[in-house]
Amino acid sequence: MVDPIRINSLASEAFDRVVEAITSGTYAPGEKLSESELARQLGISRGPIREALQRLEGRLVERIPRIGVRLIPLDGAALGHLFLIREALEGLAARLAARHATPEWVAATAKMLERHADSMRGEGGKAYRQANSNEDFHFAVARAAQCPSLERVMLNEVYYQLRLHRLKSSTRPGRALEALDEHHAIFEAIRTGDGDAAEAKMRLHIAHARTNSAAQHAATV
Amino acid sequence: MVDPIRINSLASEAFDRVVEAITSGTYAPGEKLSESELARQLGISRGPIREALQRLEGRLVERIPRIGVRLIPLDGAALGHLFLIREALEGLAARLAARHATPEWVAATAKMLERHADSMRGEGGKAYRQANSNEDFHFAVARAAQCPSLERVMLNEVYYQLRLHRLKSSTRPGRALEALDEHHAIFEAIRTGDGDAAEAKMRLHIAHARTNSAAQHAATV
DNA sequence: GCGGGTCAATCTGTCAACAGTTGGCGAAAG
DNA sequence: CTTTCGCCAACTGTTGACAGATTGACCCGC
Repeated sequence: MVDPIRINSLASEAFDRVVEAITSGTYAPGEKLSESELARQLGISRGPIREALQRLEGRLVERIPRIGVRLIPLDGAALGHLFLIREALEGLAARLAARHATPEWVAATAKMLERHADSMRGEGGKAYRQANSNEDFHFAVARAAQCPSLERVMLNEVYYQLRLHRLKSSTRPGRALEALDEHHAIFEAIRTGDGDAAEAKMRLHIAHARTNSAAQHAATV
Repeated sequence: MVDPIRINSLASEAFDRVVEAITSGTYAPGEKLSESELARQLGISRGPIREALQRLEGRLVERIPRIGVRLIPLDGAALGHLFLIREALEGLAARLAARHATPEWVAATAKMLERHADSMRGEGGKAYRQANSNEDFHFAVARAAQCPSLERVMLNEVYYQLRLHRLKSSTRPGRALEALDEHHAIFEAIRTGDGDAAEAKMRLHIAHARTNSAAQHAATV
């Protein structure tokens, strides 16, 4: 059994790099990203760069004809909208997950929640951030829903912006622990196949996150 | 008051053409679209074509590295998922619309529904298809929600696939009239500011559409 | 000092060309 | 007659170059 050779096009590599750079805080909100400069920095031509930036259009980046591409400035209103959309989509995801979750998924996700608890104890319950989508509880739920379109929409339209938001907002002390508890509650509802409860708990969880985000945003602005 | 000069890049023009071609049934499901051939047909180079095709990736088209781009084959399962996502998103849109609809929107949309009724009487209640998003009731609701992200997600992730689906599925006789009635009911709930009712009616409306679509799909397969 | 015009540097949108890959056709081997 | 190998046309991914547009600086007249 051999794994197929992985082909990484320059465009997808550039995409990853650009996402990483943006969600690491390399650029300021509203700052212009130059295709030429990115191409020079990455040592490739502008074609793949254009492709990478285009995949982020409307999500992390906005494009103005003949002028260029600039980092999206996410204000309070847009942030609130993002959470509303999350509530609708992830509520659906939780409901579907309760119906379609497999025993393998349940086992793997239980372990993931344990890892999260461990890492929180290690850091004094301060940080609860997921580096990649594989270690994200919300994404695990989306995967369990077994609905590729939903996964895609959540990744494309929600996830990247959310990472950008998390970068700048420090979570309120104690919120991380609450979130983990809520994750456990959602997981339990999914495990027992209670779709209504799963959706309700997921919506509540995201509503909490929105409240915290709004308070935090109001404090800084 | 002057309109800004409209710049139409070749890429966006190509995008419109390709969408039009696909949603007109020019290609069979799963058929491969050649960049080179499209470029030749449109009389431009491959750059803008690539850009146009990328914007449709995962929506109307899927891309296989080093092989090319082919029209997405939407099966029954994917179609069902599409309607589930619509229910969640458009339900939210209806709720927000009830809260944020302006008198101008109410007036304009009332006229739009009248136009729809007229066009249906003209064709014996047979066809109820929207040529563009401006004449689509569902899109009007999304606009009234005053949430740009939601509009974008609906357009990108739902609308194009839905047009592709409508192309191949003939609506059951009488369904068009029912749909128009349901549109009126949703509109009324939005007009009176009843968010709960608006969401419920919108979800019911889309559930009806899903039922019809599933029955129609089962009949042909 | 200040508003308007000019100019150069830089960037985006587009194109044409190159390298490597894919898939099919035909010839050779079994 | 079937199977395998090698070749060829076409295509994708990528590059470098060109034309037009934009931005900011500089200069000039008032």
